[in-house]
Amino acid sequence: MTNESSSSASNFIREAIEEDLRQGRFTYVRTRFPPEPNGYLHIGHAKAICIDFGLAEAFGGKCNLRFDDTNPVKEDVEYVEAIKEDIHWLGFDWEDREFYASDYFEQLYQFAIKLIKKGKAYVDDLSPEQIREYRGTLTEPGKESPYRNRSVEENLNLFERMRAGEFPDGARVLRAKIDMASGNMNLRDPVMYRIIHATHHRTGDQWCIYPMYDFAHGQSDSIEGVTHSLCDLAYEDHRPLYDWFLDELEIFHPRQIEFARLNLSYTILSKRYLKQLVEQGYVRGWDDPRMPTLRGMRRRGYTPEAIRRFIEQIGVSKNESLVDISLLEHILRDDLNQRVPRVMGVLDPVKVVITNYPEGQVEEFEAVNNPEDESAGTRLVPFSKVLYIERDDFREVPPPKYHRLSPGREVRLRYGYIIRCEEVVKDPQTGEVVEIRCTYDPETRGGYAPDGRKVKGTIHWVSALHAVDAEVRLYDRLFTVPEPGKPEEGKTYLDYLNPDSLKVLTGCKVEPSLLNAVPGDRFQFERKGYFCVDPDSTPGHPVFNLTATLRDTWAKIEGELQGG
RNA sequence: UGGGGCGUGGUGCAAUGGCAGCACACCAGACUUUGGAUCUGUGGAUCUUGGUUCGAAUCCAGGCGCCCCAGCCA
Repeated sequence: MTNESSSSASNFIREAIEEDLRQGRFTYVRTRFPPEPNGYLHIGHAKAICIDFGLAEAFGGKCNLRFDDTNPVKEDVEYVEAIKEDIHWLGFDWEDREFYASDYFEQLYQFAIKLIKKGKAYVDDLSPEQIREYRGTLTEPGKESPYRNRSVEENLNLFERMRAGEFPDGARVLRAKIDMASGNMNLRDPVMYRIIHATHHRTGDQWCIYPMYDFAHGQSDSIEGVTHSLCDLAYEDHRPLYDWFLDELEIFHPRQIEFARLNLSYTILSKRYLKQLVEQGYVRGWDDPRMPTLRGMRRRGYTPEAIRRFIEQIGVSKNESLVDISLLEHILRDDLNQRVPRVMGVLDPVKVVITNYPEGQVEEFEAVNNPEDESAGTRLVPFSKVLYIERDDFREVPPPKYHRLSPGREVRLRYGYIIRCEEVVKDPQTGEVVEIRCTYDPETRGGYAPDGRKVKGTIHWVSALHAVDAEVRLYDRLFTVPEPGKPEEGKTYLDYLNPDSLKVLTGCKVEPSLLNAVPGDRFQFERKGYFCVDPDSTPGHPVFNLTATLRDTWAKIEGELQGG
């Protein structure tokens, strides 16, 4: 269960590729991941990336990175850099195959000329509103534009002048002449080129006409010799259009195969919504650890391996599904459990004084760094008379089945001694426990009871004298319902934001070995969860992000006790 | 009679005419110096109707349900 066979799971796309190779439709495999540089990558993109790169590799082929940058007003270099960084972090490499649809603008233009000359494309003067009206509806056919039958010469002339910048935005478009009565809306004379007087992040002011995605994507794949163009289900009914362009242009014909995109419970994976969360301040940025963006997950402490294993596990199909986020969390924990060092950190400290422990004495106990990995070795943890333990690890009135510290009861300090609670000091005003006074049994060094007595509870602790102060940011799911993207009548996804998705804890006490931790370092705080050092950390004052809690069986028991 | 796609436990994915299986979740137990991890076990599914067949989740026909498409976005 720990090490799944890597990327060998079969799926319908893999079978289709095998079939293509067997039949000689293609003699090699080339895929591509085609993001538009207008936003940050999220876990949904990770699925596409793993499929595109993974399948190419599985067949000894390559995967190109191609930016589909056909809309200058929405795109920016900032996004291309971020996208490249995130793909590399995930563990994939496109080597020298970094392409841009904008690299093909001149060729695309020539393709358009060819279609005009074939009488398969025309310049339309209709306004955007008119084009919409002429398009018809889902159940009624559209009608042909009065400009549809212009001569080839006139179309050529007009299109050249569009390129030359003679017309304002929106004045004219170039359209494919296909079928205004088609049941497939994409075939009702789709727009191929529009006029946009805007500076493109790569081509500058070289162009004022830009190809539509539909006129760029298929041909870009063709130019690159892409054999298998894998994409979202949404493009299923665009395929006949791409086929039409490729066939009319008589160029290399890739095979497009569509699969369902990822939906994750308690999560939103829409660029538009994610952007809104950032811009309206619902989260602290694109890399907020609560975000499903790759940068957010990275900052949260996710490993790229866990994300890739998750994508393998969920499989590939055409079913529109909602994957339970607990699967992601399970795989994350499984990965972290194997590789991350253990450490002790007290999130909500309360003071414990060992009354019979010598004043000023310090001992060091050997602690195992990772019980799952012997090679991780051990470390020394200092112990002294005054300690901090978790406030929740003490109950003045212990509930049933509670086997931690309470008056008159014993508990084991992990790697330390067995202690007994003798006295509780409370704040006279608030009644809050301010100090727990205990005695220790000197015979139990290391936590072993030589008399064989059973001590059920083992709790973590930090020596007050040696503790490092830390900030800990606790995260919970951003949304309170499984499908925030499908709000009930009259609500929006924002109505389901979890008000408790972030809790900032200050004054946390962590063991001194954590003083040298650097941003990105991951740890398991024993009995609490996995944490990752945040870039906001300053020397001597680390900040930790909760990556994932440990399974908490006690919380479940207690919840059931309270629930009746 | 617009076009396209999809229906398998609660969730996701398998089974490619031959005993419906795996993972997560759930529930119960064992073990435990992390109430972690690990181990064992229980329950639960083929949208529906009819047909073909010795045999159907799979093939055929009809029905039902859900999703996508009317940007000069991608």
